[in-house]
Amino acid sequence: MNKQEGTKALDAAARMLKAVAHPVRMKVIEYLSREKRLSVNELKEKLCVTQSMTSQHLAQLRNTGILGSVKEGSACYYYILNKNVLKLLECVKKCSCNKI
Amino acid sequence: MNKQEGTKALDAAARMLKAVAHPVRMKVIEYLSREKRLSVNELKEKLCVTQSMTSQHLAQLRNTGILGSVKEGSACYYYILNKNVLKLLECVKKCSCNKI
DNA sequence: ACAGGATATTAGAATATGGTAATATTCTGA
DNA sequence: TCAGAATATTACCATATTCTAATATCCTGT
Repeated sequence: MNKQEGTKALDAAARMLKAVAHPVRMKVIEYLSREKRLSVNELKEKLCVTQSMTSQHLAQLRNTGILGSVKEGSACYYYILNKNVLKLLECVKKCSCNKI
Repeated sequence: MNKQEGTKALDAAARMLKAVAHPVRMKVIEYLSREKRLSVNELKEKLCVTQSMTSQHLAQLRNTGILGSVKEGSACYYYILNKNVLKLLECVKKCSCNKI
């Protein structure tokens, strides 16, 4: 009946799930799990989406703390910051393969 | 450069993540992980949301194959159909607590 | 300083999502 | 059969998301 506590943690978890819940962003995480770090251009090529889309999805993942980035000259390299997301991805794969 | 295959699986995974990625729906799953099965009314009370919202969120979870339901008299009981989602939830909790 | 590459940002359209309120359906007990 | 509980569905609004297209910014080599 009453407003419950623990809402903060739940919201944070939901936000993280939402950030990951997109095919392109999932691909990004997959690529970065294999290659340590990749530039926007490299990712754009692998993902087959526009530069703008690539940049926007990457920004989203960075804003949630999932990815980090370093500039090196004119390029910007992204890498996985929150390693926990890898466990999550593994888990989702298992989950979505059987039964769903 | 070229359109890649394996898109189906990715999309399915993303759809599942999206279905889970909502505080109310996450709560539903949590409650159902503890209580085996609950009616819409029972869930509505625990969730502190309207009957309509409860029903709609439950429908979403059922449509993705995450929940199942049985009618018993005038009540409708929901339960977890795809047990894998529990692993997912556990994983998210861990992930979202540290660092994000 | 300037052209061009790499990235980011912005505006705007199309669609999806989350929510409320009202209504429909289905079942049960009197 | 009728009232009322339990659930589902619908219409509708507000906001969020995804994407495209255009533009801005920043860096490098000449």
